[in-house]
Amino acid sequence: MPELPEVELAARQLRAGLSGRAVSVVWATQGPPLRCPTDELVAFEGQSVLEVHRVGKQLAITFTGDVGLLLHLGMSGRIRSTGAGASMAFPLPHERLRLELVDGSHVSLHDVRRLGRVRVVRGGSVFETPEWRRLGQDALELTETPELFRERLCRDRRPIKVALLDQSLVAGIGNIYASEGLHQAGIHPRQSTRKLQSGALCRLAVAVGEAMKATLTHEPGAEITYLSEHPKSTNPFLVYAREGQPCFACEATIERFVQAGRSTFMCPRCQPFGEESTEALRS
DNA sequence: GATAGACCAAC
DNA sequence: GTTGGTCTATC
Ligand SMILES: [Zn+2]
Repeated sequence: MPELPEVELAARQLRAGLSGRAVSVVWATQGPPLRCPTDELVAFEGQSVLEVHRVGKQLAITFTGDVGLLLHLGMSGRIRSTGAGASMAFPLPHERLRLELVDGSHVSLHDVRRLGRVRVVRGGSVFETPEWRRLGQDALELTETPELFRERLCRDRRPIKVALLDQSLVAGIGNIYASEGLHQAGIHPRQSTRKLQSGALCRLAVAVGEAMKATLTHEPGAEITYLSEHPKSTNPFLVYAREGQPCFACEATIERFVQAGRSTFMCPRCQPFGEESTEALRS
């Protein structure tokens, strides 16, 4: 369930299902997404959940007893929370991790592709781990601090789409919101980041932040529905996965190409290469 | 910088 | 062949 909005919803699910409760047993499948021996999971038994944190797509849960859990959903992870008594078959399909609580309820991580990451942190804060320290500013803050974003990116030599996906610059932008944000800001994805004007970068910061917030406020359920599981193959995006279809703003045909191994979608008319987004001011 | 592949499973 | 993630190696 990558990208920030989905992970934020996952964080809320974790808080709702875990906050203040005591753990009885922790179960996990051997191997990915678990990145440590299953034995280490006993560290949580008898401990209570303190807080659930999120920066970008990275989740961290702190417990009493100075233990923590780092959680990354990868490409296909999702959180399921089940109340007491409602227990069914176990384990459910693709269930990889389950925290059983003393009140009889449980919270699970399901991860079909096993590209997620789960790791126990002992003898130190989850916030001191490389996974956490590596992350840049959370993308939800972009709307309030576009200047910080500009400051962070303006010397980057990579194409802007590639820089957007770098979690150490801004944490939380994934393949969809990179394309969506660039379209909203009218910037060509192959544009060199450092050649972009300040105004263009700030516009982009706001566009990405707004797009994510819109998804969070419009998403009715507790979970995001993926494109592949949309009822009538309805696509809520402006350019993402719309290759060959007309741009909503100008009718030009949406193009697709690959950057850094990922699909990029853009409108050739709304997002021209060069042009005003990189031109220096004339004196 | 830009690839290509690795990790994974499913459509 | 594709997929909303990330890491490594290599030109
Ligand atoms: Zn257009």
